[in-house]
Amino acid sequence: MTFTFQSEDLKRDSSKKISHHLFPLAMEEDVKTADTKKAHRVLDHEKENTRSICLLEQKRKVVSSNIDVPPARKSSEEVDMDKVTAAMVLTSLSTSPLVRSPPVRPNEGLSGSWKEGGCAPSSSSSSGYWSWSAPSDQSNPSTPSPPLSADSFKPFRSPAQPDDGIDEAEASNLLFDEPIPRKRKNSMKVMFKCLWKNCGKVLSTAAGIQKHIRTVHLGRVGDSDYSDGEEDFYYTEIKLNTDSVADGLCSLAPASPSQSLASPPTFPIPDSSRTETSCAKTDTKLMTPLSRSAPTTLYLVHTDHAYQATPPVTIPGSAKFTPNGSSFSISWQSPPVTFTGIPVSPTHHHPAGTGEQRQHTHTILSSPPRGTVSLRKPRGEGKKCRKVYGMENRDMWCTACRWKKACQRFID
DNA sequence: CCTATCGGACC
DNA sequence: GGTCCGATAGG
Repeated sequence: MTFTFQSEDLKRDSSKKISHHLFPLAMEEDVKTADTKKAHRVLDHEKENTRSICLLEQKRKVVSSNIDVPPARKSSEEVDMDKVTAAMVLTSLSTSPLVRSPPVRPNEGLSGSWKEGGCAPSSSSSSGYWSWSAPSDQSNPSTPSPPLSADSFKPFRSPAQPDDGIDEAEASNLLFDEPIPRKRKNSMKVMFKCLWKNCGKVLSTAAGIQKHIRTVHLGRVGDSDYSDGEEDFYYTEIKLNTDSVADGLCSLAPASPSQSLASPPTFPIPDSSRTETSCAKTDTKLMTPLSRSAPTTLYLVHTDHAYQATPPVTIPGSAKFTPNGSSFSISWQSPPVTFTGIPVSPTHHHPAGTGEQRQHTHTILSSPPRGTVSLRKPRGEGKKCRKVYGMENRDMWCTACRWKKACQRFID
């Protein structure tokens, strides 16, 4: 549910860019009242989670234009590794005093109104996510607090503690994929944290951490200088400035070549044990391309779009489309087989063969203008799926209605 | 190509 | 406030 909520925030903020200095708790209610259209969507999405997640992905792409979180990161091993490392980073950071009484900034609500996020990220009031970036402040004396436009664009979060691992990772991507490319300070301090179980050693140099892992964990005492790259697997970088954890997570995603991290020059190892395994997967998918293109002779109804793609109830003329027993009396004129509503190409009528001369036929009859005004067809006055079924039964709508197209079930 | 979504014009 | 065109994205 938080996803839905958040996606709505994303959408609304990106589109309208209104400054909200509201409490994060009150936001959901605010969304529902202020934006009724979106509120309907909220209701919809609350019914189906998967769609909301997909929608979230989409919204995120809209908002953040060019940062792509590569789906390649989702290989099975790496997901596990991400979880593990993220959890370790989290725990190690949480031991440090992160919510250490942040000063209540006077213009906290007003500061980030322009798409940068309403709440100041260093404030502890917002959510657990902000606490991730909080310890960077205390560890970096140079910039105690980001002065203005604390870049992370995520003004409101549900106050619930993030408890799901996958959701958390996803949300953190959401949180940070926008601000990451924006602010890069030079005064970052990169640390390297050992990810070995129960270790958590943090060193300041990559060589140091590698050596530590080699000697301590991998047990390579003799050739302590030789590195086959396996150590890389066991440590991560921690940026000790503003967005430490984001970088930590980012560095964990092995596909991303650590864009601006001051990556230590120790990674040219051709070790293929970790990242390349997922990428080098070549699935042999033998598919004949003639799957569905075979044009059989009889197409009954061929509208210019296939919006009527098998609704749950095909012809509702008399039958049972009342889910709850409430009686509707819709006026259904004709079965949709003939379908002459739209003045498109007249070739629908001829069942005769040789459809190849259609461009000869519809020279004049087809809808002309194309360059001028829209020339819509007269809108149907009858009840549409939306009215008949209502928003709550949206999955009973015809496909066209679901897609905001001309209704195919209750044609006028 | 197709399916699906959505902004926004139109009523 | 509903309908639905047109643009658009992803497969």
